[in-house]
Amino acid sequence: MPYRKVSEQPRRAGRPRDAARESAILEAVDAVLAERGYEGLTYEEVARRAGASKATLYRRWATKREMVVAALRAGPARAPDAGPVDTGSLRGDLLALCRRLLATMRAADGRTALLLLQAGLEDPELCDAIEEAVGPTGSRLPASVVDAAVRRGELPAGADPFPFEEVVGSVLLLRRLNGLAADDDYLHALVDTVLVPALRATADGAPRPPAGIFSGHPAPDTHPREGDS
Amino acid sequence: MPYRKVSEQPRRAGRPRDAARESAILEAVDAVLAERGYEGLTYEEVARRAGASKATLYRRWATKREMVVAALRAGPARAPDAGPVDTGSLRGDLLALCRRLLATMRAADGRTALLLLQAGLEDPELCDAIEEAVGPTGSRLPASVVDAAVRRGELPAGADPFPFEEVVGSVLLLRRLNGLAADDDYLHALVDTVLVPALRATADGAPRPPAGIFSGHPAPDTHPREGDS
DNA sequence: CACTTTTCGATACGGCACGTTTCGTATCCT
DNA sequence: AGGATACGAAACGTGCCGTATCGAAAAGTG
Repeated sequence: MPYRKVSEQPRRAGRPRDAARESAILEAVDAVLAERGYEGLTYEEVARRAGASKATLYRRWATKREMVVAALRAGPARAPDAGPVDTGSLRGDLLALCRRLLATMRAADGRTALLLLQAGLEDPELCDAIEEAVGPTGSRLPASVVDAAVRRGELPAGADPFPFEEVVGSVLLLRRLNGLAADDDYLHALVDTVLVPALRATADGAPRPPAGIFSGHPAPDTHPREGDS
Repeated sequence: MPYRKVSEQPRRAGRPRDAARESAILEAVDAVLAERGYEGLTYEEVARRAGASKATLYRRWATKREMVVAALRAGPARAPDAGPVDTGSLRGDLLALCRRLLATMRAADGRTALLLLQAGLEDPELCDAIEEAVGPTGSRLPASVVDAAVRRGELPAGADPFPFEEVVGSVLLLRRLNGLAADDDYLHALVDTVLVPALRATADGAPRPPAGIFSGHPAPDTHPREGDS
């Protein structure tokens, strides 16, 4: 197989790969991904935009998936994943987390977020690769936030992050997918009328298995590959 | 344009359309839709399964969208939309509504629900057509349920259905899309730790504009059609 | 500096799947 | 009967895939 990872170091003689080509291609992948989606992405189109030859692409990545994963890994879609959140109030923290998640989705934008679903859904491997490449979806509720809220008396001890983790990612993603606005007013409503009351009530509920938006496929056979006949 | 709606009655001469062909085709559309999704649906494949000629399809529907909409309209995907819900408790009502919504998604199954997003997202017209064809998404919280709960003292007067309408549809749909289970345990957790507490807290929050999952595109230009260059 | 190795863009090929149209035949209405 | 329409089969063009080949360029190697 003529495809070698770029990072391999055996230092063969000959003309080295052009890093500029590589990044140009990956940028093109992001662009095409954004407007055509995963299914609609073709080697042909990527090569066209990058001003590169298809051979150059195939020399690097044997499959579309590899190429896309590489682009996601290198692309601007990385989660900001800034430091811990502590605004002094639970409301503030939750708002900040929501905003951060929105920013992540926006960064992974051009509907890359959509791609996550559209493609990952059909292709568990790609799904995992995406999650690994793009980082955690950011829909987790950090323990530090819960702890701080408990310390302040805003939450009962043993509060369960389930409502946050389960709701926020889904709602914001779906909202984004449908082109519905998720402005500050909306976030406030979500935090005040859903998240905070729900979190307050979780002390007695049994803890739920948290589930990422993209990870955690429990039913491996839920993802059919090819049809019957 | 040689395409005429089947229902037109002007009684033209010539061989009439074969209703059996029609339903066979629409069934095939449903099937293909279920396993290949909207993007993956082709005239070719539908014709193959229906044992029909592609010309026969084209004679009826000029575009894929028309065909799909026809299939949805005729298909078994209609929402059950049973009568009003009244189980005697708010919890019970909410659970019942969730189950009903799940049933709708399952009825429109084979990931037809997915199709709703995957395609509707890119195509507002299709989106509207779907919503019109398949009926309301069922993620509304009937006023009767709220009223009953208020009467029982389970909710404060003026409770806002926002948490339910905004959360349930998104969460269940996304869960379904990702192949994550939404069993009864899960629904109980959702109802008890999210919905009920959130609904209880909505008396003072300003009412939010309700938004269906599929309808209500506020930004018409959020839906790009063709590329640039 | 010559020589080798590898990359690069361009281009071409066979193959396949699809969309769309054409054609001969079958079927039904008037 | 005659005209009009529906039907299935097949043809045509297009776009993409995956691969291969070419000449030129760019680096290391002796």
